[in-house]
Amino acid sequence: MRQGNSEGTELPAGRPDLAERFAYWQSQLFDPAHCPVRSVLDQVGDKWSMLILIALAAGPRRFSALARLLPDISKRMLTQTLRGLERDGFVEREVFATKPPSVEYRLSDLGSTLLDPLAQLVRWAERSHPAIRSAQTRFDAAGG
Amino acid sequence: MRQGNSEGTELPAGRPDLAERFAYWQSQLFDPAHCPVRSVLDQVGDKWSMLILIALAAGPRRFSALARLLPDISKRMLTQTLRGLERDGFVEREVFATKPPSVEYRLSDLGSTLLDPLAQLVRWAERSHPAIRSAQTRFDAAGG
DNA sequence: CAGCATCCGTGCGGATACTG
DNA sequence: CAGTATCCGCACGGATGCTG
Repeated sequence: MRQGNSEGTELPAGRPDLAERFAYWQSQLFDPAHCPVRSVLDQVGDKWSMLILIALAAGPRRFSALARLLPDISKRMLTQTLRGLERDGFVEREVFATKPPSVEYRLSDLGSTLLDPLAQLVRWAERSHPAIRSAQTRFDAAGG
Repeated sequence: MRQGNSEGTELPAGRPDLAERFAYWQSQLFDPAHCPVRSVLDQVGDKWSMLILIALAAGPRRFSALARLLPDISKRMLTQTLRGLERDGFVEREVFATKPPSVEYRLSDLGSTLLDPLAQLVRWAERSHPAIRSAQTRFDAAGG
């Protein structure tokens, strides 16, 4: 079926595989159980998840260490986001019964597998950043 | 510097390149001008941008066609998201002076370059979905 | 130290009605 | 057809204070 479209009015233009996936998600009414863009990206796409995962890419970190790494995060959001990442199985939480207690967070095996596609996206973002900025400038100047 | 850490307490565990980028962003206080996670991912990470980009991966679509492809999007959000994507230079908007007028949206060259890293992320999400679900079930069962 | 509880403002995004 | 305008609920997320 790949490369086997029979006629030219409909269009395998840019990324046929993504288009086929999209058609499937649509047939499932974008039910998060079948649409990864809805189920996964919504969670990881929040304000802090990606930055925390990247912060943990260098190795395990304690709660307060993470708080220092993210200068402008509140304890509330750090806790909440870590809980979400733990629930999804991306990070593991280990409590040390010291006094006062300390808690260490580390990437799980599953979480580590996210680093590769995430790094690709980050590299794309860095490469594209100049083009995006100039596009924004042009758009705003045109009175968009 | 790669692989050249001198001692064992600090740790190039998972993804050193991401960790190095993170240190740079941090030194810039995560200013969106230097941190792509903040500047780019925040925009594309909203509720509809990724789905619209994927919908356009199959080829140009008119406004109402897009609205049909995304069953539960409002005209308001479709317009607003398309404007954002156009402002960033990811999609191009062409108006045909028919009566009534029709407007076509297509991926720009820049927008097309996003499809590859995006497809990687989607494939990861699909692969990981079962593991995520079971992790969530375990977490919730444990009384998290 | 590592949270949890509470209060609260803002903005994202939905619903509806109107226009060129 | 392809929007714009307006209203509004609600969830995300920040600030502060308290606890084991």
